[in-house]
Amino acid sequence: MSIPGPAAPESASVPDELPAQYDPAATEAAIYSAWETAGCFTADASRSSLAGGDRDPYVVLMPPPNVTAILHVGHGLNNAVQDVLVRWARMRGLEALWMPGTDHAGIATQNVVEKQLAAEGLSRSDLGREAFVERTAAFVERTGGVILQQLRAIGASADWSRTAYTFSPELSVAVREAFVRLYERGLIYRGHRVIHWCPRCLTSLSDEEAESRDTAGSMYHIAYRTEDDPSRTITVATTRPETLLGDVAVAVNPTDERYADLIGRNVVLPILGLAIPVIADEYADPEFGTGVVKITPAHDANDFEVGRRHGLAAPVVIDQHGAMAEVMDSAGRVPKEYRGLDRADARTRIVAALEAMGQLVRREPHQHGVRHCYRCETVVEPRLSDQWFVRMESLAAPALEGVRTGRVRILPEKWVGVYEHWMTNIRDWNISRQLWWGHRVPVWYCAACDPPNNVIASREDLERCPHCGGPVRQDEDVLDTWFSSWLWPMSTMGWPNAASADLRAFYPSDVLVTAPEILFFWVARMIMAGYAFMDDAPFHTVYLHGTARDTQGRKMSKSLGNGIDPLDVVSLYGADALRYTLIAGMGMGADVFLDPADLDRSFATGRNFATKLWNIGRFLLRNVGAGEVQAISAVDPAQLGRADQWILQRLDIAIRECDRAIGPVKPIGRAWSAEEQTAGLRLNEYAETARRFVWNEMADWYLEAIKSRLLTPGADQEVARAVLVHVFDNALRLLHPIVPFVTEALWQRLPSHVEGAFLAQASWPEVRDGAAAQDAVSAFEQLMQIIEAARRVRAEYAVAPGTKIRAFVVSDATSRAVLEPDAPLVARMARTELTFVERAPEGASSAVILPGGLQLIVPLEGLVDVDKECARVRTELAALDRQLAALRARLATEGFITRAKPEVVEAEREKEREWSGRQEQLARKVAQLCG
RNA sequence: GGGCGAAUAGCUCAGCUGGUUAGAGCGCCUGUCUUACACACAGGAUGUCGGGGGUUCGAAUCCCUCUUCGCCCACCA
Repeated sequence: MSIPGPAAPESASVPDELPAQYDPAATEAAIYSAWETAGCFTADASRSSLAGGDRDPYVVLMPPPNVTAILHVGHGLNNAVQDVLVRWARMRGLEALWMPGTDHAGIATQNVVEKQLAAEGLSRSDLGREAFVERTAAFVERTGGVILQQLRAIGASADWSRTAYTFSPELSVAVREAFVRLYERGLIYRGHRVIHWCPRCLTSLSDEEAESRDTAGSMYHIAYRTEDDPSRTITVATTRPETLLGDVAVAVNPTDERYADLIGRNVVLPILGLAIPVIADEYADPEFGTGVVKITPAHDANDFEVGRRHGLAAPVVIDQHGAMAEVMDSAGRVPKEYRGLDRADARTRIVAALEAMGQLVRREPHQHGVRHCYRCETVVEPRLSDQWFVRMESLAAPALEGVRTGRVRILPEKWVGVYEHWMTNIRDWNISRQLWWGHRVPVWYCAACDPPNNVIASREDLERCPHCGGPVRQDEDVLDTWFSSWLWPMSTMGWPNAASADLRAFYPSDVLVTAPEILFFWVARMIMAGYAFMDDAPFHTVYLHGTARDTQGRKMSKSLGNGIDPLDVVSLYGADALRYTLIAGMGMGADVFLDPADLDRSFATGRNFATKLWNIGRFLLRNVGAGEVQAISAVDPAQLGRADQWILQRLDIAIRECDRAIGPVKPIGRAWSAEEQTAGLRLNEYAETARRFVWNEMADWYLEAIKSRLLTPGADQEVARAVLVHVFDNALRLLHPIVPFVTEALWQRLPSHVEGAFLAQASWPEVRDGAAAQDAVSAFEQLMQIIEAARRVRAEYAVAPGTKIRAFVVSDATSRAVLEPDAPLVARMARTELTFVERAPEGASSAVILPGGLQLIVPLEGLVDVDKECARVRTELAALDRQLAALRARLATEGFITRAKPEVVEAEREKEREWSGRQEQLARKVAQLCG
C-alpha cells in the first residue's frame, strides 16, 4: 500500500474504517508525492517510437506561466485540461510527456521589481543595469516558480524533472540561434519608424501588445489660415490636437475638388505660426471628417508614411515619458509654456488656446479605438524610433498552409478564420524592447567599420570586432519575451542541438492547450517558428478553451477582485472537486461561470461527485472484502446474472462513448482527415458519460441489484464479487484522468490491486470481446421498468415508505417465465410484491403500461380515491391520443415511407404498434374506473 | 467599418451528418436518515428550442431575414 495517512487501513481486513465523506486533505498530498517518488510522470526518450522505442510519444507543452505568477482559476482550468489529456494518453500506453516551465516575462517581471524599488525610493537607473538585472534574477530565484509548486496541488502530472525556463542558459542559446539564423536569412532588420511606445514602461511594444480599446474622446475641428490669403481657411479634424506642434503639412485627397486650389500652397500652423504645405495624398479620405488631415510624421504611423512619400521632416515633440518636449528636429516647435507638460494636459491647453484664437471650429464627441499597453493599461504613444523587426510574410506562409492542409487543426473551429485572417494580413514584428530584463539583442556595433560590417549578429558574446579587431558595443535593447516563448516547443527539447535525445524523441508535440487571447502572441508564432527552424509544425492540435467568469459574466481577475483561488477550492473540497467541476462544466471553447461568493454552490458538482465515488468504494470494500476475487476472464459467462450482463454491456458502451468524446489520439505521418478535423476533445461529454456510468448505472442500479447476492455465500457471490470489482476497477480507470486522487486512493484498495501499482500508470479500459447476452440484458431492462413504474405509483399515492404493496403483472407465459424469478428484486428495490397473471383482475386499480406488452396493475384499495385515479388516467390517455395521432399522420405521409431511411421507418412503425396497444389498455382502464 | 460566433428549462450549457414523447448539472417542489453515501435516495414540475419567412413527408437541427448579445481584426485622422 503506497498511501499513508489516517484513512489507509492497516490491513485489508478492516476496510470499513473509511470515513463516510471523502477527506481530500488527508490523502491528496500523500498520493501526489507517491506518484512523484515512483516517477509516474517522468518521460523516457528512449521509449519513444521516434527514437527507436515501442511507444508513440504524446507531448503536451505547458503554456509557461509568468515566473512571478500566482495560480488563479484560469491556470487551474488550463492545466486541468492538459492533465486530463496527458493522464489519458499515459494510460493509453503512450510515452506521455507534459513539459512544464515558466516564462521570464520581460515587462511584467521588470515592472514587479521596479515597484519594489519604488517602495524603497529607488528607480532602476539608481541601481544601474547590471545591478538591476542581478536583483531581478535573485528575486526570480527566490520567489519565482511558486505557481509550479501550486500546480502539484491540483494534481498536474507534469514531468518536473524537465522543468524549463525561458531565460535559462539553455534556452538563451536557442534564442540567440534563432535570432542569428533569421538575421542571416535576412528576416531580421533594423527599422526606423513609428512604433507603439508605452510611456510608463518606457519601451516599445509589438502591435499585439498595444491593445485597442474603444474609447470615448473628442474630434476637434481646427481652422488653419492659408498663408497668402488669411480669409481662406481650411479645417482639419483631429482627435489629438496636441500633436499639432509636430505637424509638417496638411493633406487632402488629390481628387477632392473642394481643396484642389490649395494644393501646393501653404497654410499657417496655429500657435506656432509656421507655414506648412498643403499636400495631395490618397491617404486623406474625402468622406471622413473634413477631408483634411494634419500630418505629424513622428507621432502617427500613417502620417510617417505620408511624410516619407513627400520627403517631409519628422519633428519629435513628445518625449519618452509622454511629455511635450523638443526632442529631435523640433527646435522652436514646443513653446516654453508647453514644455514638460504631459500630453493630456497639453491637449487641454492647446484646445483652450485654439478656442481663444477663434480657430477651434467645433468639438464633437467621438468614439474610437485607442491603443493601451497590455501590461499597464497606459495609453500608448506612437513614437518614431529605431527598432528590430522580424519580416513575417515568408514565415507566415507555411504556417498558414499547415492549418489549411490539416497538418494542424484548431479547435473550436471558429478560431481558424481568425487565425487565417491574421496570418494573411500579418505585419512585421517589433522584437526589441527598451528594457533591462530579458534576452539582450545579440547584435554588436563596431564604430570603426563601414556598413554592413559595423553591425554583427553573433551566437557568441563579442569582445572585439571580427572585421577590424577593434572594440565593439552590444545593442542596449532586449528581445520581446515572446521571442523566447515562440521557440518553446523546440527549445525545451534541446534545440538547436540536433542530437538532443528529447528533440528526436518528442518533437513535434501533440496538443497545445491554451486561451484564445494568446493565439497571435504565442500560438501562431510557435507554428511559424516550427516551420522555420524544424520544418514541421510544433503540434497537430490547438485547443482553445474558454475563460473563467463570474456570475455577471466578467472575466475573473485580480484587479476586479472577483477571482477564485484554486487552492482555496482544493483545501475546501479537494483537487478532484475542482477538476471535475471545471472539466464537466466546460463545453468546447465555452466559458465557465463560477460564483466567487459561493464556492460551496459553484463546486457542488465536483464535490458531490468525489464523495459519491468514495462511498461507492466504501460499499464495495465493505461488501467484497479482502478475499481473493476472480478475474472477469475467469468467470464462466453462463454463470453471469442478468444484472451482470447488463452492467458489463453498459461498461462497454461507456468506454466507447468516452473514447469517442476524447477523440482520436493523433494522426501519424499524415494530416488530419476531414472527419477527424473536429473530432474529440469534448471533455465535458467524456466527464458526463463516465459520471453517468458510475453513478446512474453502476451505483443506482447494479449495486442495488446485487446487494443480496453479495451477502449470500456461494458460487453466485463469487460471480457478483468478480463483476463488481471488474466494473468498478474500469470505472476508476475511466475517471482517473479527471479525478486522479480519489480514484487512485480507491483503486489501490481494491482486492485486485497489486502491491506497488499505480492507477496513474494503469491501462485504459478496453471494450471486451464477445457480445453480451442480449436476452439477459433486455430482461434486466424490463425489470428496471417494472421497478420504476411501481415506485412511481407509490410516490403518486403517497404510500408510506415502510408499507409493502402488491401489484399484478399482466403478461404471457413466456415473459412470466423470464421475469418471475426476479420478483424478489422488485420486492426489495420497489417494496412491491409481484403476482404474475394472464389477465387483468377485476376491480379498480392503477395501471401502468410497460413496453413489451406488459402491464403493471396496482390495486388501489386503501391507497387512494378512484376519482383521482380516473382523472389521472384520462389525462394520460388524452396526451397519448395526441401523440399517436401525430405519429400516425407521419406514417401515413407517402413521402415519409419513400424517402426516410428504412431503419427510421421501422422504428416509427414499432412505436406505433406499442403506442396503440397502450392506448387500448388505457381506454379500457378509463372505462373500468370512470364508467 | 470588416469578419466570426451565439441565442434551447430559473441559471450554466449538451443536443455531432434533419427522424423516439428535446436532455444534463445546479436550483426548485414532495417524500425518506431504506444498515455506502442527506455532499444521499425515490418521485416531480418547468421549454410556442430569440421573432418572422422559406426548403422538406418531417426542422431545435438546413437556408433567408430581423432582433439581441459576445468575440476577433482595423490607420479612417
